[in-house]
This record gives sequence, structure tokens and C-alpha cells, in this order.
Amino acid sequence: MPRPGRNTYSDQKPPYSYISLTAMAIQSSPEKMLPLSEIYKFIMDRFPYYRENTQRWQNSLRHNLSFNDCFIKIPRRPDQPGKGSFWALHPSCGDMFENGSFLRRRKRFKVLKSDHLAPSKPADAAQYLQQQAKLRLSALAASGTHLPQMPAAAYNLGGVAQPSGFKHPFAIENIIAREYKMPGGLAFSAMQPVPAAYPLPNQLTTMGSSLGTGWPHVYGSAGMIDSATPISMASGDYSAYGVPLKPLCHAAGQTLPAIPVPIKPTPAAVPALPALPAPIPTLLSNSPPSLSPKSSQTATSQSSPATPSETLTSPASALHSVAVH
DNA sequence: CCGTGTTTAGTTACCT
DNA sequence: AGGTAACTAAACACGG
Repeated sequence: MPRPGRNTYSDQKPPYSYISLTAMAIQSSPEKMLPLSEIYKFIMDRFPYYRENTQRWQNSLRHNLSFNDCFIKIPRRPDQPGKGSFWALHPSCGDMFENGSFLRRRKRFKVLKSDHLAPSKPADAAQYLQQQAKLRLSALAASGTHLPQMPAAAYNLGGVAQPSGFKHPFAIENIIAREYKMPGGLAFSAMQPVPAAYPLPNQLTTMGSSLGTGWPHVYGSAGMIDSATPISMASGDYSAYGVPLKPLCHAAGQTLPAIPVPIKPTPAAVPALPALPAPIPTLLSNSPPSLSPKSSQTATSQSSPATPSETLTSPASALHSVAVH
């Protein structure tokens, strides 16, 4: 929404809600969790707009973290001293933006506390996250290669081949890259190749899009996202949280590198992380059809919140949640 | 003290 | 128009 009098977009407020921005930050991290300070940093690195009035927006952001169930707090491990906790995305919060608008969610994401399937304690989710992070990193150590930084295909669940590549709606390339209709009438196509100044991995997706953006207010941040790592993630190879399923299956029980996995230590055994059943039922309501920004609008009304989770068997899926009004 | 986290409340904007 | 989401401000508690 370029306003008259403004020369560039760079100082304008990005068209993303704080929830979107926070989700982007979290998604961009290998462990899928970030401390608050890193979330701040991520946002400020990429959106110059947020380099000012930090007090204001950071307060809002903290409010959002606490207020929205789609963010879960993960306590630091004793050997990870520092202030504050880590923040991660709730596994089941994926369809909030299905209408394609990242300014306004379709529904507020709400965890059903009464659901017996849902772990009552964040620690459960934390434990799972930790496992995921460990496994990712151990897979990394084993392969000697980069792991995909983005779990774009992480939510490519269900084991159904999705040639076009499914991306979690919170994956930043999914958030930013999709065609966005500017309030002012402009329509940016994410497919426009825009050099360098773009923070997103450009080959993440099987959409094959070299992601570019029409977002001048977005700055690239070298290194934050491994844009040099081609990610050709075969669908079905990744589970929730971006953990490659194959490595996951193999890596369980491996010795883990000393990594900053900010969660409480898990027991030696990994019973809490049963071998992920593949295929994992999708955490998201309507996957492929809804991937189309076009079709998403029509798909918003009938998402059945309970349906996906009910069939889930993975720990992540046990975090039963539902979008409510 | 400062950063973090929670909560409440009011306003604005969007959607149905 | 009403409901809801997003944004903002503020107060307060807690811990490093």
C-alpha cells in the first residue's frame, strides 16, 4: 500500500501480521524455534520498517506470542542459559492463513485444552521439537551436507506425492512468495526474479520458483537462510517440523552433536518419539487444492478442524488443536 | 535494571 | 451492522 509521499517501500510496514512475521522467523531457524531476541533480530534484519519504534512493535509481538496458541513456549535447557524461552510454532497451526492473507487470519488458532490427545504441557511439544531438532542435526552431521533450512516441505504430509511441493503456510517463502495483492491495487508476483535483496530461499520449493519478490521493504540477510542449498525435497520425505523422515527413521538413537537444542534433555530412549508413521496424515486441512492462492478462498469455509488431528498418530499431531472463533 | 512473558483494554480494520 | 482479528498501549510479575 504505497502511500503518496513515500519514495520507497522500504520504510513501509510490511503487509504481514506479527503472527506471520514471527512465524517466518521461527520457520527460518533450523530448529524451528527461536528465542525472542532472535525473532526480533530476524524481523529487523529483513524489514527495515521494524528497525524503528522497536518498543512498540516488540511489545505487540510479545503480546502475540503469549496470546496466540499457535506459538508454544519451549523452556531452555539447563545447559542453555539465557533469558527467556524459545518459541516455536504449534504443529497444527498451519492452516490459519489459508485464505492467502497474511494480514488477517482465517480463524484464530486455539488449542483444545479438553482434548485428551493433546499434551497438556508445552514440555511435551518441546520434547518433540527437541527430538526433531536433534535428528535434523544428526542427519546433518551424518551427511555432511546442509539440511534444508526451511521446512517448506515439512508439512508435506500424508505421503501423497505433491509434485508442486507443499509448503507450510508459515514457511516464509510461502508467506512472502505467494502472489500478494497489494492493498493499493498492485499485485506482486512472487515469481518475479528479484536479485539478492530477498530473504527467502529461492529454490525451496518445488514450485520451482526462484523466489523473488516485489517487496522492497524486505531485506535479504546473508546466511540466515541457506539459499544456496537446493532443496529438492521429495514429498513424503519430511514430517512435521521439517525433519526428513528418512533420516529420522535412521537417526533415532544416534549420538547427537552438541547443539543448542534449547529444550530439556530427553531420556536416552526415544520412546516419546515413536517412529513416525509414514505417511503422516496431514496436519493441515485441505492440502493440495488449498495450495493455490486462488482456490484458497473457497476452501476456507469448510475446513474441519478436528478431522486431520483425529487421524494423527505422531507426537506432533497429538497436539490436537483447532481453529476457533 | 532490563529483558521477557502475561494479561487487560481500547481502537482499527476486515469479513460475513 | 455485528463479529472477529490485528494492532497498540499499558501494567505487572518474574528472572538473569
